[in-house]
Amino acid sequence: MKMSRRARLGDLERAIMDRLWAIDPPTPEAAMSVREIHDSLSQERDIAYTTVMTVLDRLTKKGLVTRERDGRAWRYLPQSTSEELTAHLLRDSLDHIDTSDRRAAMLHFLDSASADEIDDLKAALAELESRQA
Amino acid sequence: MKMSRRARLGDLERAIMDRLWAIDPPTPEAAMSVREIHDSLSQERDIAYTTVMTVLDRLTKKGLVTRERDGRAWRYLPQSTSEELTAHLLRDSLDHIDTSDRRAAMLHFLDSASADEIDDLKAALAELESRQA
DNA sequence: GTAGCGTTACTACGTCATGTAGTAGGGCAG
DNA sequence: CTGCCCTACTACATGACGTAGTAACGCTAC
Repeated sequence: MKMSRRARLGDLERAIMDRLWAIDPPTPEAAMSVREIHDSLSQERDIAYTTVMTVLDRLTKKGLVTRERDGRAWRYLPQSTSEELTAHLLRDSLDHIDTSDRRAAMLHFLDSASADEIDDLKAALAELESRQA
Repeated sequence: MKMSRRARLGDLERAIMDRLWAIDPPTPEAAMSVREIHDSLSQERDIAYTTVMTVLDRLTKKGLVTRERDGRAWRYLPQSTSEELTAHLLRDSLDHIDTSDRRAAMLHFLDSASADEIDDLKAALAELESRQA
């Protein structure tokens, strides 16, 4: 089952992924149980344990998280990094535009980008080139 | 009514926007009627006239198209360009990542980008800078 | 003037994604 | 053996989107 085309996340899904992405380092031993994730979310909002379970189940089916048994319980880890998902979203955003308009789209995007974002982009481009050299 | 945060489009919505974006130049005189859009879509797929109307109505409410009366009928024009929408999608994609991870995300994205895309990006960056100089 | 035809306005229904959560049942600790 | 914890399954609400029917109204051609 490969990563679905639609990697868009709802708010709760994202909140849960944020907990998983915060695991550092993301080794199997550090995988989080539903309870841990629920406890973490509970500090900020009122949410049922089973709701967290359901969403984690859906995230698993979408291929965004992996899980392993730990006794009766499951322990969850993110399947990919936050950066990879963002990269995917960027990719998807470009999938529908005509190549002839792509440059104009990028220029529009850059117009709306912050100086920091542009710096990051330049740095990433530079790194890409240095690796290819 | 400002542009909604979620500018994501469904397949039919996109097909209709494609018709409108194809209007060149997009002057009020060139605005398309529902019938014209329906005729165009009908060449490729079986679709009811009222379906096209409904979707155009929704696109109007979303602020993605504008319309003006022409007798009893409405004539539609895109509110913004395809490039602007794409730029918006790119923008949204970056809205949820930590700034500390943004550069890594961009690098991932560039890894998956085609040479053409990277060229367009560099060109856009160069243009941005030349304008600021 | 009247019968169509074209056009809109309104309503409606199916599906899918997502948020939300209850209940049943099984296994483990005490 | 009894309660607690965890899962599996089911369920329902909402919103977005695809899809389209029906009512109603005005213009046009006879």
